[in-house]
Amino acid sequence: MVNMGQIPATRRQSSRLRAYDSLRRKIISLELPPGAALSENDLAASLNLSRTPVREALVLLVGEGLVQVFPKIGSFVARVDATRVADAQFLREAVELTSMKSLAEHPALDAVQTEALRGIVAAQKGLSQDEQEAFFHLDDEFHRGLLALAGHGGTWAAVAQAKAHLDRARMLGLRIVDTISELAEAHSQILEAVAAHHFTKAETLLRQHLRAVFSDIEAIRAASPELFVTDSDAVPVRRTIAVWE
Amino acid sequence: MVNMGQIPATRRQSSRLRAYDSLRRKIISLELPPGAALSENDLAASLNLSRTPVREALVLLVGEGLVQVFPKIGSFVARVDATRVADAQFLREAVELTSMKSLAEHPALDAVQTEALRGIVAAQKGLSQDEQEAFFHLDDEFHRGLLALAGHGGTWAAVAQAKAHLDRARMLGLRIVDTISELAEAHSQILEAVAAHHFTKAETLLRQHLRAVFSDIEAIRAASPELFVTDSDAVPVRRTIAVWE
DNA sequence: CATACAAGACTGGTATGCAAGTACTGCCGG
DNA sequence: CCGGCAGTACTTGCATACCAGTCTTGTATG
Repeated sequence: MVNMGQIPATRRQSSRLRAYDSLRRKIISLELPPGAALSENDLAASLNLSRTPVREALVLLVGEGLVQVFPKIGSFVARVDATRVADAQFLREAVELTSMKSLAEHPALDAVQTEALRGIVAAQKGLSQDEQEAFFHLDDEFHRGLLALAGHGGTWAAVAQAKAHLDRARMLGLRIVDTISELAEAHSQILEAVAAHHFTKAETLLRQHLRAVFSDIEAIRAASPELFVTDSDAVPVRRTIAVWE
Repeated sequence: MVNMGQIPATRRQSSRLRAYDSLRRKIISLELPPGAALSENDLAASLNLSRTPVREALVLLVGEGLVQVFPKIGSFVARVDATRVADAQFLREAVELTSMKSLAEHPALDAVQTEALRGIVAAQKGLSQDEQEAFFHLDDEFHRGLLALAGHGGTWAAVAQAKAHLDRARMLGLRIVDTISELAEAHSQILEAVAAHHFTKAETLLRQHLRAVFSDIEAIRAASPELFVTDSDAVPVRRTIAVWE
């Protein structure tokens, strides 16, 4: 396949990153559902790459628990593990709420960042119910921005990793239980509480917001327990066939 | 180099994991100091592997911020970044303290786990000051066990990642400021407070313990600011030569 | 017809080769 | 003696080839 030489390889982002981003997005959006087989060869072919960068992307995804690899058997999108989801919720809550607490102790709000957050909330309010992808993107931006406002933007990577598992669990519900407008309104209230230096109120609102998201997930699990596993990791999967072309 | 065929490759853990563990250990222990050049070829040769598994290990280490790769230039042990260290401290504190709080709400202590923690503390008390490596290993076990006791063992991976940066910063001081026996004693007190269901006290002690570790780091930074960077990542590094064989 | 077995089409793990780019080094000219 | 320039020895990124397993499937046999 020899480069199919176009753009100088240095300018465009690395193939590994392209593969990683592409795969991660598809996994979180459930475009690649839990249990789906991920053949390195097929992925490489569909991305017009060799196996090497695809493998490296898979290694990263294994690291964050979104993919499982069974040597000589296959690679699979990890099942949604209830334990992992709960741990993710715990971590996220701990970090985001503690960050909000710390804001109360050093209440020096950056005006630019605050205004940027207002912009994000405004954009969210303008979304319709079916623009889930855009909403989730802005949701990330909002929560990342909230951390950054408290000077803890560096923890976003860890939170984002947790959030990925939460989002994936939420997506299992055919439709998000909360409506987008409700979530945007919650964001708005949190932000305005922060801006008004009502940090205790903001913390309470943020806790409610995060818990509401989690209770969505628990509702989904109660309704469709078969979508979740609690042991995971011990059971490979028999690949199913079917699919015409 | 063709396998140099001995053990069936399936039985022993994957080469990638061996490379990852080896590298990570050497980086955290500063056996590979910040800024050290990591040639994929050299590493592969010294581990008796090909570049592939070494590369995959490096990709993982880049993911957790312990290694920086500059394409066509080289790979380097990441400098100790003060910002990242502070973020790591924040995350760790948030998770561990929140976990302790949650223990107070569901105070169902597992007797086996508690006893295991006692064993760890006892082992630590038996160490001499120069057995740092063993101490750090037991330290990991203790904090991981404390999380597990509260049912949040799954968050250990994230905490461990943060802890790696903290430990590396601490190691920069030629000698750990706190003595091992003091740290072991702190562990002991925390554990006994937990065992006695004095969770508020335990939380206070744990906070003091974690903060003490961090203030060690800040003392080191104050004494030797040149060991830290705050911007990082923009500056490649000129590799130095010298070294006979 | 059922079952056992063997061939083949997959899997991921590893080794290696090639391409593109950078940095050091030593020579050559002033 | 000093500066510039070319050569060379590195670097990582990616592609490819090979290996050792596993699972499927088709066939031959009882």
